[in-house]
Amino acid sequence: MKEANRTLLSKRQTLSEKVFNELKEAIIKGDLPQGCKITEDEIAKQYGISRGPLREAIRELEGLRLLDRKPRAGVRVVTLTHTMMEEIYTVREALEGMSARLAATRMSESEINELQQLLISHQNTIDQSQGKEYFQREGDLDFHFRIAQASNNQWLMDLLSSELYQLLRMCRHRSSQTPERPVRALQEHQQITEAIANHDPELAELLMRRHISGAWKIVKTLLEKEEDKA
Amino acid sequence: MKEANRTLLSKRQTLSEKVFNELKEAIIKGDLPQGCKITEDEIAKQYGISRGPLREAIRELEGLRLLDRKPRAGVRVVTLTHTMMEEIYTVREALEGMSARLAATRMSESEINELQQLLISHQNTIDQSQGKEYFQREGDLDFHFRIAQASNNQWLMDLLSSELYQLLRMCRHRSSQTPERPVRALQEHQQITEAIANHDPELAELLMRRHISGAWKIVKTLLEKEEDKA
DNA sequence: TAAGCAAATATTGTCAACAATAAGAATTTA
DNA sequence: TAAATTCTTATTGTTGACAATATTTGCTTA
Repeated sequence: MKEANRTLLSKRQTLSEKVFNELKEAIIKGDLPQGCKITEDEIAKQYGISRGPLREAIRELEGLRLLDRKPRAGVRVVTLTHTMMEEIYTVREALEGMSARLAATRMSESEINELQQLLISHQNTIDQSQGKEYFQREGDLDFHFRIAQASNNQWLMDLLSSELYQLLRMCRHRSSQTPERPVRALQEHQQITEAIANHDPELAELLMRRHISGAWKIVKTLLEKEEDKA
Repeated sequence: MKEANRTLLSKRQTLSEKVFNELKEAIIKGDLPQGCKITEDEIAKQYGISRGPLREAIRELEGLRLLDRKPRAGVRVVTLTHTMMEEIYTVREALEGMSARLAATRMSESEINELQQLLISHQNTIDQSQGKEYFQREGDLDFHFRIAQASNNQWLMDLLSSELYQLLRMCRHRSSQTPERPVRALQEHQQITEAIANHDPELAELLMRRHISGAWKIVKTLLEKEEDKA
């Protein structure tokens, strides 16, 4: 087949994939607020497609736990309750701890070098952009993502990056952080990296777990403040 | 609405749910062998439904990682490779370790008692039914499942019971176990239970992790033998 | 006025047909 | 004979209509 009409074939992506991605973004960014009801007809029209592909996309989003199907009440955008966040951080602690352990065993010298470079660039970001939380947050996730990759375990990577991290990003669009946290977090990232560089799996795991349970304590108090206001 | 024609309403279950469950069983039991191509038309006719609901079921099964969608080659039943099993056991070690830790913190005396009863009944099963591996295996999973429940963490439970355990069952339909393993496994279950009964989270986690990585070593050698044969 | 019922409406579940694409077979050409 | 090319067939993607089911609205009656 000729490579002609490639303009139309920009639908290498299937419709349901496309709407899957767009819905995912919309949910994470909060354009579709938490608890919001999903009405198939409405969304389908909005994206200019029929309900078939949309329903498949919805099924996938359910799999990622971004949508929630109640027995006889249709589907809604998931609501991040306090207990749910706690559960997520607990699972995250277990998975990322293991992730760090594996990374310490497997990472090559050059990969470790890249990781250290990353931390330096984060250092710079903090020095320069006191207030720009956004970048610091993405930076934080970036670090964790690289460790997950370095674990070289497809399952770990998938669980973390396609399920947990999305929900974390979603949560972050709501609550703001304390200003001194980034500095502290960076220090901890450095410690973890050092343990990995020394190929010390036990320590890497231990530090990562502390890092995450520490992060949860902070998020927790922030959430509690918000809950008090409401 | 009257509770009349309940005969027809036995479809409280939707078609796609039904075919989802049936397909799941078929995959786990091996009726649909690993790597087997799924042709929508074929399966749809087989179950007497149209392709719409089936496609949704397929999307869900993908989410559970029982089906695998290759870019432009349709979907196939997942193939449990050696490395995939290793990855699963690693994730399992992390999650169940955490699970045991939480259980040690949270389990009530009466729940602990039930757990101990369960072990006694497993003891009896082993004494009586030397060769009946099947029950011993289901018993094993049963133990792990209860710990997951006791963690009281919905996410942990879901990840373990609706994703990992299914794949384990699927794997077990292939490889047979060494005869002395059940006895050893039961001993380890007893140790774990003891740590939980003493509300010792650290120890419970440690023992559970050993238990699982030990199990992996055995499965691993079994898989290697099989691979040699082939 | 509140509780219960009935009709009207909205929403989800299901189907069958059509369109687009990929896989396979048959044919030609070097 | 092997590589390339077209034609054919299978398979997946998409749609709009219909059926089954919930939800709401407005009415009746106590």
